[in-house]
Amino acid sequence: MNMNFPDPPVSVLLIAGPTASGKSGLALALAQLTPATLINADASQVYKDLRVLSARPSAEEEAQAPHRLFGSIDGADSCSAAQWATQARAAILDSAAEGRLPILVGGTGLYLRTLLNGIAPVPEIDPVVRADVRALPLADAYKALAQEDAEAASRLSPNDSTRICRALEVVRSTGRPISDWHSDPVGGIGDKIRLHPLILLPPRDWLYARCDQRFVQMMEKGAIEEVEALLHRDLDPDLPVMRAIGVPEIAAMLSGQLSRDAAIEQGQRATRNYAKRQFTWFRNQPPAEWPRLEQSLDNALAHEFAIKLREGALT
RNA sequence: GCCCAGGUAGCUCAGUCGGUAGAGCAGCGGAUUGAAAAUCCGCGUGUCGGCGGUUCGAUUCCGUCCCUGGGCA
Repeated sequence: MNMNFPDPPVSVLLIAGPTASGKSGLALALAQLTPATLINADASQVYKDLRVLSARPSAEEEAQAPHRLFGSIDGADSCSAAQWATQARAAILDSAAEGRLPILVGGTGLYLRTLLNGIAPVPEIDPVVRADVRALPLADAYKALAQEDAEAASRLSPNDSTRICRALEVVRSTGRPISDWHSDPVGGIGDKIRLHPLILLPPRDWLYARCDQRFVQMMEKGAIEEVEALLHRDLDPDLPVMRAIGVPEIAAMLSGQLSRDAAIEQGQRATRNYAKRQFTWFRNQPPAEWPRLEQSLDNALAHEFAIKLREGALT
């Protein structure tokens, strides 16, 4: 998995932060100043089916600079942190080879961590094992995990369905407990590039107001049609696209279970809850020395910061 | 005007056979190693509508007033 990252290392810009914090506006402002490629680091924006609802850049915005990993995966498939990181490495190298500044922009902390620090080299899980594990009622899965990987079971909450299933499928599929795997992450490029990170942590009130406003705009600008089309595909409801914020809410509205107002209210709330979780991640997980911008980012400020970032990234 | 039913946490409500109260959601803090827009953990003092009365003690019982629904006129 060792792609050839050149020496001297290429500069990579990273703009991370919660949803609706103005990341892509800043990235686009920067792309006006210098040749750049925008590389998506947002889990839901990778799916083709959701443009409006995942707040992906519009076609006009995409025309302003090359975009990579936006809408590149079909909703019938599911992405993963490792898969995304592999594609992101390639996109960074491509961009650098073209003489463009790679700009990672997104809010999925796990994806970014995987790209920079690497991840445990767990092989593909046997699909049969995976299906079996996920079909188990949670309590049974937890009991099984206590049998097969006591260490993991004791570490996890009995309610933590995602991690219980993951731990169980890993022991069953590889014969090794997940904590063994976790001891040696591989594939990280953090030490092979010259990273210029910026974390956006705007005031909470400002961010929430933008989340609320944006969800209404999505409803008016095609999110409903988007979900309608998605529902026609009749996909597995557990797929990531089907669980993206707004999809369950709008689906419930379309089936008459929710009024439009209720769907908006619940969609807005889910967005705010998500933004808060991202806030917690980006406030605490990245290295302390990464700069954090704790201001609301209007257009003028975005331009100003684009200039600063350009200077920082090119020197 | 009369008759019901209500008025308890930001919201929706539960409860106290009289010893000053607790859930869900919201909000806040935290975690996060291959579906992460996922998943999980922690945080609950509020004139229990106002004023009187009974009582050692009232949010709880009684009276009265105010407010909100619904019904009758």
